[in-house]
Amino acid sequence: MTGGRAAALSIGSLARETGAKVQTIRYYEQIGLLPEPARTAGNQRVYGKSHRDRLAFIRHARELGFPLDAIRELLSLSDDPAAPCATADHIARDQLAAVEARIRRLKALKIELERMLCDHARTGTIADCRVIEVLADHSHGHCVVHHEEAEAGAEPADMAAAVKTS
Amino acid sequence: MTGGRAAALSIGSLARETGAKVQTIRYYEQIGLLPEPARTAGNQRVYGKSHRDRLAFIRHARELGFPLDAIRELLSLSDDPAAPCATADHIARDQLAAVEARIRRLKALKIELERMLCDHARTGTIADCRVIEVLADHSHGHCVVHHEEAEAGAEPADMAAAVKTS
DNA sequence: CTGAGACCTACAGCGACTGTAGCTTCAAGC
DNA sequence: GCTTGAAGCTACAGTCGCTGTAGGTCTCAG
Repeated sequence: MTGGRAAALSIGSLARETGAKVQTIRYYEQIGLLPEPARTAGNQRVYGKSHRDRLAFIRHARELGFPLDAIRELLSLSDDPAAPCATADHIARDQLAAVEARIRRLKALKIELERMLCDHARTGTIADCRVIEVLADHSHGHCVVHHEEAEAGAEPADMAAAVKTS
Repeated sequence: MTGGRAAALSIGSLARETGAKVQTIRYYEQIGLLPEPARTAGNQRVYGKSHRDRLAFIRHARELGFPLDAIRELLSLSDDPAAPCATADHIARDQLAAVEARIRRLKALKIELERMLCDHARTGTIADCRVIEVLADHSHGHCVVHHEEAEAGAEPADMAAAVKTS
């Protein structure tokens, strides 16, 4: 209804419409998340409205942090309108729990980092640098961080925070 | 002073003492983060106190979320006690900023997920499932998530939250 | 008809490990 | 001295979700 032209999209237009990259779309096709589209005589992909909807679903779920396996399951659920809703609910709840666990963990990290930096004289040398000192202290009885993670099975994926030090 | 025996550790004991896995230690050596240790006649690695301290430093920094490149730099700084402290300070501040950005982002995700789940009747079918509905709604003008991330250059690494749906 | 740009396949790389296969070495018990 | 099982060795593949590259093909405007 909204915007009525009969969609026949190249991969590039689909990318522009959904915000996904061209390679990402091909990747989703490769791993079976998007069905193989029709091709032109010259072997180029042609997408329709259903592809666009499905890709938009995937991208939205990715933005919410759902892993591709969970999205795969959500997609197969959404294809079956008579299925009970409990499974989708469960997946979303798991995702919420994972997000909450990660927030808890990152907050503990933040406190540690702040403590490390709080009373830090920026004019000193490494010899009395609190940052280095705290890190080198391998007794670290004060360390909040890695004690509370066992409970929830938090993954070390929390760590990959791209700090660039030009 | 604390615990006085002359440390000559196998890779396994070093792993036990630092909490790193054996493969991880070999990996750190491979990428040049740990120096190559001496070997026994039978080609097995023998570590000393300096290795243990360095590895403890690395593990502690990893627990705080520093990427290996930053740790590499912190290590080279800590080897030079006369160097100015400002660089280490800068690295730690960057890491803190990255952690804070990730917390902000995850909180936005949490709000979205909660909204998705809030008034959800668990007895329904997919046809009226709010989870699927929200995800499928690709107009999603209400979506807080991906608007505030451009500013801080937040990476999609935020996403990798291992939700297992047995 | 030509040239630029979009498209194609296939594969390598990221970060930080983790796991596997197929071997050798070591320490303890008999 | 011999056996046995754990621990060590190297080398490489796999994880997750893409992203980038090389080297070619197609399409469409001028």
